[in-house]
Amino acid sequence: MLENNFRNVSCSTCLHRKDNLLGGLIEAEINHLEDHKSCNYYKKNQLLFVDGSYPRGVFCINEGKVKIFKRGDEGKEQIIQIAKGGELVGFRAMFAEEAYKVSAETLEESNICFIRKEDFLPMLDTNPMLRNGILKELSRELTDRADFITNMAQKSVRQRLAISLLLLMEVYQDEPINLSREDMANFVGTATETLIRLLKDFKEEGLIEINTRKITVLDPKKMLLVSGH
Amino acid sequence: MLENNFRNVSCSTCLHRKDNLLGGLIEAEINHLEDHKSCNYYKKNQLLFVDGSYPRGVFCINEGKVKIFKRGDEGKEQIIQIAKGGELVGFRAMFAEEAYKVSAETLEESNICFIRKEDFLPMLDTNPMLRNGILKELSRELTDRADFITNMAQKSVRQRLAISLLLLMEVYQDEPINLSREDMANFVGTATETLIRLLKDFKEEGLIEINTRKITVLDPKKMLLVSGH
DNA sequence: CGAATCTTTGAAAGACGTCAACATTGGTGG
DNA sequence: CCACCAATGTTGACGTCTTTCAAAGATTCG
Repeated sequence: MLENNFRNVSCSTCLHRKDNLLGGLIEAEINHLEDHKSCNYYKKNQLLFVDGSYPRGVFCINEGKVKIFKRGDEGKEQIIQIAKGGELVGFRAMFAEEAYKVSAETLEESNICFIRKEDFLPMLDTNPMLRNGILKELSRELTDRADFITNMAQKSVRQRLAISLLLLMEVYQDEPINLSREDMANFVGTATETLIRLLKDFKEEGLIEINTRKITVLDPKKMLLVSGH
Repeated sequence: MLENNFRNVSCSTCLHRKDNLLGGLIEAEINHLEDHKSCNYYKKNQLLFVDGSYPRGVFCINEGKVKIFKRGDEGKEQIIQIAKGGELVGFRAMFAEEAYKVSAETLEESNICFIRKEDFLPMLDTNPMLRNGILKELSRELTDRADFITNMAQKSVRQRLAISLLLLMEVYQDEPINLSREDMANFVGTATETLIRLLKDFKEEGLIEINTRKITVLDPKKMLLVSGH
């Protein structure tokens, strides 16, 4: 159980840091972060921030998963992204200095650090590596979203589910995918019932294995074919 | 005819510059741009860049309109964005220092300046206002794309057409919207035939006026209702 | 163990895409 | 300047994918 494993993570020894935006910080900056960040335990389904509120800093996921979503006009969620350990969440609004335009909620119990913007933004002026990293990250997300739009517009639900499962495989790494049917439907962009029927098809076709809510992709190669990519 | 109006635009007197990313440049920077940029006339349907090629700089639209699109796996275009006079195009790939992930093509004859990356990127290090402007612009586009995704996932084609027409109204300002049916369909994310049928409906409902390929929104307020927003 | 939530299935209706034929338009060369 | 052709736009018919609503089955958690 994560709650028992909870600890105040150290930035200097954090393995994630090398791979993410904070990889280029110098020692003085890391020490400053270390002293000023906070580190919190979140239960499943806790909100990190909501659409319309103002950012006070950025969240750095140490362990756990977070969905980033937007509510459509009828209140239905569209999941834009699922972030895992090592990823920074909520930096867009902080850089733009405007309200969040999406919401973020934990999908499982998580340890998440928080860096106040007063401790983060000044580094932008002094650390060109950080600045470049941020530009690249924003760029990468723009690219992802252009693909997302194109898939939404041109692919069938069946194809989108295949694409989504392949993406979720990356997020869940070795573990089986563990999302509610509703969240998965809101990621694929379909009705829950349609999603369930298609999962059944995939199972019968030997593409996936289902254990209650846990899903394992058995044949990623065939899945790629199904996705039409 | 634009071809006759073609001129080598001056950065220092360019009216667009005040409103776009280049608004915060200092005089020395403007003069440097002025001396190093080039300015070109494009016919309708000319490519500025294509998916997969590497950026050498950034395009600054002086006059005209440009579609930014991506090809899906079956070769069908999805239009992600339509840029008008004043907007910079292609900067994402330049900042990220990677290949374009989308293509850009003129929708009408246009005058477009080109700034080589060697003349642009160094300013990032020296001009914090430019840097912030870029962060904000990337942020804005990320927000737009999250909305785009949500609309694609949750709205009917009829609603998406209404949304698209309202967006296109902004792009075309006072002039009537002037896009091929295919481009419009590729923006809305639907089949050309479906688009045509819905345009007919809108016309019969008094929402729009159609003159061959030119479309005028007659009742934006009612259009907003139709869009479901 | 039981209530609440989440998941699954069925049936019916509708939205949308595809195919094929036809009409209109705009640009080109004679 | 006109006639013609290729490209673009339009319409109809049809099938199917997807959603919606309703009800029954599982799971989970207190």
